[in-house]
Amino acid sequence: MPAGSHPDHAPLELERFVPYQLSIVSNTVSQAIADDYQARHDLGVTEWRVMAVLARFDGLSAREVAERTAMDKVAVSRALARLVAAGRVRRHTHASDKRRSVLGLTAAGWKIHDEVAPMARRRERELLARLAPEEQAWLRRILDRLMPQDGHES
Amino acid sequence: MPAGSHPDHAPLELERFVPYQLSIVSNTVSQAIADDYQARHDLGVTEWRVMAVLARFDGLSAREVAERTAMDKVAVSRALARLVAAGRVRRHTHASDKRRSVLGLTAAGWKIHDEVAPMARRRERELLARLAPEEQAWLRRILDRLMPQDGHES
DNA sequence: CAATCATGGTTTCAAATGTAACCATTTGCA
DNA sequence: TGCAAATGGTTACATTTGAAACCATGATTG
Repeated sequence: MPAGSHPDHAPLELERFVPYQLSIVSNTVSQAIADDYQARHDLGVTEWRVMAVLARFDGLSAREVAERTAMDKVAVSRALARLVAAGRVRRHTHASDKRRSVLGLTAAGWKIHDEVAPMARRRERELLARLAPEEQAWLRRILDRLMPQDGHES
Repeated sequence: MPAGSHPDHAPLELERFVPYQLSIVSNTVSQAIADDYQARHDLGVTEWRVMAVLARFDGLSAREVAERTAMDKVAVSRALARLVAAGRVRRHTHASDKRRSVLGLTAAGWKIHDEVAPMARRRERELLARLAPEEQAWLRRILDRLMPQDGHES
């Protein structure tokens, strides 16, 4: 009987357990990306996500940002507070619905975006470069299938 | 020019950005698993990871647990404090090195392990069931390659 | 065999995060 | 209309998490 084995209990082999592997890989790469801009621009992961989505969709409301980033209302609210305070996001009130905000990047916001986006892409390439081209294609396909179709909040 | 596009700025498409996809998928599945035991056993994700690794390797020290779970010292220390208090993990001091602890599951710990492990496996199967058999094989292979080989702490 | 350095582990304090309660506004509808 | 319910967003509080300082023990080296 091999050392450390418990035949009656069927213990989980963490390092081959897919959810665990996903968590490790995800955290490792996210951390690497965050390290690139965190210190340099005083920008948190949540803030960067908000900026990224505003770069693509100008004029969104906070709720719509939450949907597209898979973050919750509160997290978005906090990220926006910091971004607006830092002059990176402009926020004004919707003309015909005073509850909604209308959001967009400022010039300063775009400047940061245009520095961070290429770094993020480079990290993605580095990750994928560890795989054979065939594997890269499969990974993209698999992730597309595993992604929840719709970020519906309860 | 299509609405919301910014040709000069090459904004990131978050939902096709691999690190982002990994983060979403990982969080979704981890949360689903955690929901299974969190309420039922008052057990956090970090605590479960510690238990899982002690199930496989009896007699580890806290440091070794940290290595194998990819958690840091502090997180492990806290998880152990709760587990020991709950009578799920037994801890005594190493005979020839009074700094080290020698850890293992108690009978109560094994009981919980033997309930939780199958649930975790079932969730993993559910996740994989969303993929074609071919895709499942590729995913496993890809994750094996992307996993950091060694959890070396600085 | 002291002084220093390294190691295992815990504690402390600050920052991040989640949950629920909370305003203000808008919508639905009697 | 006018009142209840729903929606967008923020605030307040509790819990979690992380970083650095810390304590005890053990290893190293003059």
